[in-house]
Amino acid sequence: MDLDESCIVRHFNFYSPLSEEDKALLATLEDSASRVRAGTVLWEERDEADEFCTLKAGWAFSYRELENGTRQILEIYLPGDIIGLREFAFTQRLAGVQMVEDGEVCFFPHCNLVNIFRQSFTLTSILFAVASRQQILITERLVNLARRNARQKLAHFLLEIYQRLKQTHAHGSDSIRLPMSQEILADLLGLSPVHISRTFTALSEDGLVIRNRHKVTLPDLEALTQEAGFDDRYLIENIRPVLGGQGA
Amino acid sequence: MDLDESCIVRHFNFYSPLSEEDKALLATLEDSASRVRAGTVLWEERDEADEFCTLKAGWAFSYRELENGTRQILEIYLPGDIIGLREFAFTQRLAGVQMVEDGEVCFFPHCNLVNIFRQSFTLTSILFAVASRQQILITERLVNLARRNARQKLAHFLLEIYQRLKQTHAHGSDSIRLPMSQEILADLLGLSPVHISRTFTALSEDGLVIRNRHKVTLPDLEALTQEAGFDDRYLIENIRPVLGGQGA
DNA sequence: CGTAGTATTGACACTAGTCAAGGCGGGTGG
DNA sequence: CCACCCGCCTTGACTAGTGTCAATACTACG
Repeated sequence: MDLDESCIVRHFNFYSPLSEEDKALLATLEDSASRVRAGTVLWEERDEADEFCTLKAGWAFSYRELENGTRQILEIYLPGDIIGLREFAFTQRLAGVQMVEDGEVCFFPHCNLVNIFRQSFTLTSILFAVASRQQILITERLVNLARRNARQKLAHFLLEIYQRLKQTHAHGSDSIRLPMSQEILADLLGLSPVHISRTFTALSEDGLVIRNRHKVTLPDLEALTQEAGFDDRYLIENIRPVLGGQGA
Repeated sequence: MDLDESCIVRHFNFYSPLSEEDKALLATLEDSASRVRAGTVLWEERDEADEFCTLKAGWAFSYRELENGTRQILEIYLPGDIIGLREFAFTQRLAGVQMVEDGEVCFFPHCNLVNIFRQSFTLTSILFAVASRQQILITERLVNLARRNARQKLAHFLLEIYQRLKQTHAHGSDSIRLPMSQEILADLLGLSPVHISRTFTALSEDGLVIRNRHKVTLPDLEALTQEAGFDDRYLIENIRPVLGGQGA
């Protein structure tokens, strides 16, 4: 396997340079990829939590279902992300996970990760950073949900995805592929699908986004950033160097 | 120092039984307590993040300030909580922290915690659990903010605090002391102070809460839980036994 | 070419926000 | 002990943003 081709290696490498051994260790997590179709539920709330999973291709999301029949989407996972860290210390799933589109995932048992982290302090500290980052993403989403109006919420989300894609999947243009339905966006942003549609239209009319099927172009990043109150500090992280000291 | 008196020991003990050495190790974190007055800012966003702090007495909260002048409160900390875990892997504060009321805090440098965790696998795994739990609390708050109306938000929050206080500060009654102003509640729940007042009044009129200054009584937990869609599973955790195996 | 899912648009309702005035309570100083 | 003041809370009137429902249009896929 070409180690540099592994999504998770590329992702971890973004945090801190990896030795060849670390890369090899990490890559073992992506051994047995399996294809999954759009809409597949990887697991549901309350399932036993004894595995993690890396996302090799396709987008996914975690969600909570409420008594009142609504659904709140918590996180969007992009290729290279580790799914299931939320329950690192728990025995039960606290949220379900579903595929947005067709993709590829690699399941591996909880103990694999623990073993890897026993062998490499570098990887351990990166895991901490990755888990922290997920918490930061959630926090920012919370602020977004609580304090911004529909227009800002949508703009903010588009910028977040744009930035995240740029970091790990180098793309030069100002366009992104956005494979999610407006219903998913609504469940993510705490709005109704109808209002997502209206808001998208409004942003288009103001020349802030151009939509073409699942391709979205952001022709004026500056203005959109301004409008959304978007500050990418929470994505461009300031990672503390390896926790204690020595490497593997 | 009587180890069982330490807030943080009591708190950690809730997760998993601690050996005397572990207790002694932990208690060193609460060495140098200092008194702080209501409203004191422990740190602000963007400050350097090289310390943690345990809350020995009094309530505190973390917050983000937005460009539009509003403030979103992220978490409420109760005595025994560790503050600053959010930035475990970062060098910069991502949220400010302020005291709700007079209290006592113990600062200790980042490296202290790392040293402790080098010495005890048990404590390490509990730290993971504590950090996970904070993420779970945030997640539940996100759902609360995004998907519930004012009445449910307030009811849900009251039940959360009631449950958290019960777990670590054994109290039998159905009353809690709620030292926060309605303005703080508003910033936490994403509502205006005016609407908090109205909602409180409505809940009172329906016999679901009884207010008396800063004392709040929940006379019908059953009905309130129902109304709020509150499910305490996220607080009553299912902690995975020590991560890898051996103790210290 | 038909069908099912997805997106758009309009009319209307409702929750929560804003602004502004008034009340209550606790602390301070006389 | 009383008077005053300052925060904080309450209440009312009005407004704005978003939800809901329903009808219609579009797109992809078989």
